[in-house]
Amino acid sequence: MPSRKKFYITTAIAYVNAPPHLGHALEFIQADAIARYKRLMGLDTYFLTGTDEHGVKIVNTAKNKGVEIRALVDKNAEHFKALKGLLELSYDDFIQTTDRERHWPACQKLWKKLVEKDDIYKKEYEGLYCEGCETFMKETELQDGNCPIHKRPPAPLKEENYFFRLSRYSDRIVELIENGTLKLLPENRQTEFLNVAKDGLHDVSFSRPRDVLSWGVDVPDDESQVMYVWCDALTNYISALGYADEGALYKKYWPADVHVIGKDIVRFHAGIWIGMLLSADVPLPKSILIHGFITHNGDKMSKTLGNVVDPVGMAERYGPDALRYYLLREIPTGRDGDFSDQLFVERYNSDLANNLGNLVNRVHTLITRNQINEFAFDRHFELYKKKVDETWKKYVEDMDHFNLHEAIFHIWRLVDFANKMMEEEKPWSLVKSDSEKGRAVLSNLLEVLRHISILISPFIPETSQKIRKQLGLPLAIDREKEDGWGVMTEWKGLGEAEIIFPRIES
RNA sequence: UGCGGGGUAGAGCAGUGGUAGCUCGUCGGGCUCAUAACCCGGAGGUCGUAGGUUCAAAUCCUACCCCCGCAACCA
Repeated sequence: MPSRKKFYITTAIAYVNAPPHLGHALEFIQADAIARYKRLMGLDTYFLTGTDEHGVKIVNTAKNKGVEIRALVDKNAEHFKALKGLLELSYDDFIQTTDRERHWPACQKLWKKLVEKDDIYKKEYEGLYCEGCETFMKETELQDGNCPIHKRPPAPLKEENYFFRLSRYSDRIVELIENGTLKLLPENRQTEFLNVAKDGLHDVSFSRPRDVLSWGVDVPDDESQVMYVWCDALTNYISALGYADEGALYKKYWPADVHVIGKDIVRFHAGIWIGMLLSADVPLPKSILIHGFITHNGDKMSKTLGNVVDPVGMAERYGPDALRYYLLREIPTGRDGDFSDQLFVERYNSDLANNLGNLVNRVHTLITRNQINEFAFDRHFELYKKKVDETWKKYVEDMDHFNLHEAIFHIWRLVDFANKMMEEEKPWSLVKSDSEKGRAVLSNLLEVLRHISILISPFIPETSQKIRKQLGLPLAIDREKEDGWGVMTEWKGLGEAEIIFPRIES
């Protein structure tokens, strides 16, 4: 038996200064759907997420709240860990940047590699520093001498920092993206990044003095400096795999097949991260999948407007799958999208309750009533099989291109088909006039539902399980065994009926 | 100025050369297995504007108009 092909997927690590918001949920859910799909297709899949727990902001928040930094970080990280259950995430590991066993040694090892390549140098930096932004600002960024975000004038500050010679790798990065070695998806994001990178990427500040940034990874061989975010946060993708001692996981899964990130951090990943890996002679990730931002009823979400959508509340109220379905179906992968309260209810009622939920229910009722307990699709199944095969074909094509919303669209055309066949064949009367044919029709519908339960499993896993339970199918999906028509020879009849998605009455 | 996205039925969107489609809403009909669900049909669009290429354009080319982003509470 040849070893299975591997697939390593990551999300960006979340900054624990604030609770999870809908954007996090979108990223986690998209990455999760891809991970589940790859597992379904038989790939040896590893899915990583985690939290970014260092930085001045965290120190300040802890100070303001009068709590220990450690306690604040742990508490906030718990909010993110809780999403695993709330959103049915299937990640294999959760890395925290304050992890001194796994993470710190990896960062320090990588740092030393960059030093060996003479890509780290010390430079005195003088500039205008905005405390709110925790960064130096260019004069051109200022509005009337003020920071445009914090509406305060930045203060002149002189600092000695280490810098990473990213400029040295600028051309290589452009070349690798242009020749397809590293893919940025969707393509328009790649064009956008290349436009910036072709002007040349600049060296980046890689450390801060310890008295400014105390809460972070120690710079090797210099107690006065602490790593700035880049060599700390980005390194999580390899530190979690055990880059420090290049252990089994690292050897098996690196390089990543896809980093799932938001459009705001493309430059850091396609630029800084790739530059670091090139410098350290570490293999490069194969692709970066970039999602957009979500508005709420057409407006930018903001705390001041008070219109932020709380993914935790949504998931608690409607279950993980209602939220997962909306985000995956309604927001095209790789693009911006809107969370509309009205559309959420519409999608839920129409797609989940009426089309899918009700279909399961009506098939279940008819099969129960007619006491069918073995498959009987010996006749009249070609039409059903053809539709299922067509759906799989389009599904695989869309999924392989990360067009998750399109794949879902095609599953629902199969759901429509089943509802239509039900109407055309009228099994409820057929069982009386031609019992054998009636049974065959119901068996075929059951078989379509079996396929649907597999097709939806990456997107709405809980629903997939509920349907399989009701249909009396094994809960674990063995795709090799279930790939095909009429293969469930051991089927012994239905499970108990259940309304999967009760309608939301407004 | 620049970069990117977008302008298609009342709303939200698919659709990159070959009879304009989906979801919701709406109107009419059917069915009665089902979660007032499901199925069929109708109404509703000169596909932002103006030119051009082509036997054929929402789709390719040119010009123009309008809307939204451009780094955020950092997805």
